[in-house]
Amino acid sequence: MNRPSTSDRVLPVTPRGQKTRQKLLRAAESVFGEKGYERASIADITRKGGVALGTFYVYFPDKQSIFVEVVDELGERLRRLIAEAVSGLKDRLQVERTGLRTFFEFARKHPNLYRVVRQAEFVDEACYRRYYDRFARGYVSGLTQAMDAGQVRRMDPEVLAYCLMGIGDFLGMRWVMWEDDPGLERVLDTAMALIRHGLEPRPSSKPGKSPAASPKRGARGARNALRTLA
Amino acid sequence: MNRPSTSDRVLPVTPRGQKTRQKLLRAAESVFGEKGYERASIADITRKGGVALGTFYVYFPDKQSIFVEVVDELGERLRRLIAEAVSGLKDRLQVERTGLRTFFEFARKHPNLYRVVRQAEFVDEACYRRYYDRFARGYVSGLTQAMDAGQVRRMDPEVLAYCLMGIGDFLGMRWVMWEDDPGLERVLDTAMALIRHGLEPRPSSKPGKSPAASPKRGARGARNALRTLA
Amino acid sequence: MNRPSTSDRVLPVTPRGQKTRQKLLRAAESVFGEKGYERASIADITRKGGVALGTFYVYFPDKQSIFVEVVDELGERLRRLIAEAVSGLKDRLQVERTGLRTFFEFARKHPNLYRVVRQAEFVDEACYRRYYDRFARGYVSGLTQAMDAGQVRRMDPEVLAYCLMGIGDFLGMRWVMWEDDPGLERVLDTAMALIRHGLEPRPSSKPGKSPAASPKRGARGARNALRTLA
Amino acid sequence: MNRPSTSDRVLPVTPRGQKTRQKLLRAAESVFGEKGYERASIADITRKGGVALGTFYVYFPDKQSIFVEVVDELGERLRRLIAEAVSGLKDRLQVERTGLRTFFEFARKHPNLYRVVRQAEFVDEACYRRYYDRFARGYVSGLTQAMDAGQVRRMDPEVLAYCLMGIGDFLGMRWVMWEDDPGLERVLDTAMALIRHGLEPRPSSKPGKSPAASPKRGARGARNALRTLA
DNA sequence: CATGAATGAGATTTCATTCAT
DNA sequence: AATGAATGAAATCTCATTCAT
Repeated sequence: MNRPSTSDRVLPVTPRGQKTRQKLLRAAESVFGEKGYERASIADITRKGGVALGTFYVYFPDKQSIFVEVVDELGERLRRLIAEAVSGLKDRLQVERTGLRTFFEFARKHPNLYRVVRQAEFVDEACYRRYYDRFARGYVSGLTQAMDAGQVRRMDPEVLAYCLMGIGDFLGMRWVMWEDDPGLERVLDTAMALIRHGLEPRPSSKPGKSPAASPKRGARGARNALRTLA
Repeated sequence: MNRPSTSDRVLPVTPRGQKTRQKLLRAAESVFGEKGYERASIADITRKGGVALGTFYVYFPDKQSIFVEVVDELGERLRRLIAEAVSGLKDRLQVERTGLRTFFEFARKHPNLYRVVRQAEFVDEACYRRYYDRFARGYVSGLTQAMDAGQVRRMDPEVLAYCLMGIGDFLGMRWVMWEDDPGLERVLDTAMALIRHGLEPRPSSKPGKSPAASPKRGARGARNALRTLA
Repeated sequence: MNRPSTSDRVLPVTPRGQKTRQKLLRAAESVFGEKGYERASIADITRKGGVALGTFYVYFPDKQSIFVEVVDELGERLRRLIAEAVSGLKDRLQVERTGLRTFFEFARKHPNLYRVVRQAEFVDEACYRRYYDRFARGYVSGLTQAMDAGQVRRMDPEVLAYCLMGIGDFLGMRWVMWEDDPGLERVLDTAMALIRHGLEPRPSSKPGKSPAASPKRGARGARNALRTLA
Repeated sequence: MNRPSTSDRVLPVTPRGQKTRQKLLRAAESVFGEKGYERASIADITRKGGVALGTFYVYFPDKQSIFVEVVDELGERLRRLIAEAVSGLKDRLQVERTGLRTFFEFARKHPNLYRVVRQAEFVDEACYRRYYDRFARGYVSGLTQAMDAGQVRRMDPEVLAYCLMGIGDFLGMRWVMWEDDPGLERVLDTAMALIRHGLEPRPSSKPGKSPAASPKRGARGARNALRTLA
């Protein structure tokens, strides 16, 4: 049932056919986002793409295939974008904040991102998992490094990754789709307030390298109690 | 496109009919969860419900209506369940942990919860918003109270609510649907480690640039309670 | 791929639905015969049957199913008709002649018989085989009895059955479909001249009783030569 | 709907093009045989032929044309093959046996023969009739000569030809396609036993009721020859 | 209330054929 | 001559909904 994702496929380089193929992918992304997978018809896609109905089947074997390709592609673009945006950053909190911001901005530019990806669950579960798995994989490895570097408190990195992804996902959804925009940076501030303290290696104390940390406050005993109990 | 939600509608009270109505709602929940809204047919629902096809239209005007009702009902049940579970709890961290646990358990018992709700976006957007809005509303008011009580650091409560909902949502999704179960309490431990420090009223230190970061208020007693219990 | 044939299925006795079902079967028989399986559309069938397009799918899961049912039914009717026609006859030659005549008359009344059955090969091979197998089975057992009774010379009864079926088939095809009709009885005369001598228990002369031909006659050398050469 | 058959058309003589043309004809024969006319696509044919889709239309105006050509060609090859095989034979029974054997062997080598020809009925009826007419024409003239020579009893030669063709057709179908092969010569033995006595000039005996039965003509010598040789 | 036969609009998919290169 | 991208007509099949009983 699964098809190889876009990234696993060798793309032909003929610019000729690719133009139409790209037109269809763009059209599909938009139509799937607007109407949802099931309500989107092939005719909608070809109409929006400006080609004839039959042309669709020159490039894709069926509706599911183009959907999967759209999702895989969106995921890839988003991951690459975030990776580039955070590539030079040393501080994990900066990575988080920049990553969130990049994600939000991408989601705003591609208002269908959410709407498309969410549907994958019912169209091709493998594709759906792939989307989040790949995201999570990168997240986990980044967090693990940060933990090793003492920038982030030790916890199960996979669970943590899902927590942070969940924050980004829900916040993004709210910010992008529900239109009373409180301003990107203000949203980021609040989210980062939560994340910063949640992640800081020693909830209170020890500046070290960690820039966001240097808590320096007392209440050591209490903190230890917390550690023990929580 | 939107229809009034179930709660706004006058429900017939005949007990006889209610039995059939309930059968249909149960069947619909299950069928929608398994096949998705579009692929689920009225015939599937009536078959599973053990009634004749035509009977469906005695109780519901159309397919969308029953879907909306299912979603509204699920949301209501879940909210009530969580509300009851946390009702006696004074400590916000306990509320968070218990809420999460209740949610996870509900999601595991109703494996279709996610699958059904996620689709609402394309079936009836109002219903979809309603689901999260109501959830968020309760969350926001709880958090606000906790902030007022000095149990939680001051931040934009709505943004915070979405962050916490996102954590629950993603973690639940991962825990419920992706089957390598690391154990509920262990997952909760990690999540709570993040949340606890993220929420604790006396942020460790050093606001830096982040504007939303410096509550600086007292409420030590509350904090100590937090430390002790969470 | 194969479906159970009509004869193997329990037919509901509701006269209600059956009327429509029969209408569709009749229409299908005629349309398949006229246009061929592939060129016949469901719309053609329902139009001829006087029902709406969708009604087709209330009674048949797909096009192939109704085709198979038409073929099975035709075969059954034909076999029953021939069986009745020859059922009192003692003499095998009379059985052959009567069988042929019955077949020709049936084929003329159902001009689509040939055209429908021939296509079965490409639509559902099992159905195709079934058609001829069942026919052959009856033929073989009749011939074997006649051989036991000394009415027919001993030969491989199955091969013989196919020879005789072939005669009927081709002759019927020619007589029914290619329109220069030389008269049924005249055609039968010629066919029977071939068959009679081909079947008669003692190839040359002398009726007598001699059942399975215990060849007792002279000219052994010649016969042996025949056997060897022919 | 009918098109002129290949034999009536002027064939281009470019040797270059002929190679491609032949490739297409071979591919078409095989594809038509495997999938049937309607299910076989031009793309199937060109793929199997190893040429581009558009090339098809350089050599054939449409799908029907190549089909008709394939059928005509098959018929021609088969007729020529049989004609050659029986060309030296004087004895009609030997002709029959050899003809049958040649046909069976051809059918086995070209397993698509039957499948292709049978479809002609719905693709181009003229082509279908042509196939059998030409076959029958040769058969009739051969039988007439044999009757004139006293080798075969007098009967309506056309009806007789169809009887014999039917025997060959059905037996061939059974032998070629239904795989429990009893051995070619054994099948021929039985068929020839039927045919030999059916054809022998001096019908053995017993006029009885059958009207067409009493030729009573001489030609003893011939009969003896038959007996001896066949 | 309950039923289920009947409907027909609409969706996906196939493919013979054209045509610019 | 050869190519293959593009076309759009047509076919199969699904299913929400209606309605007479």
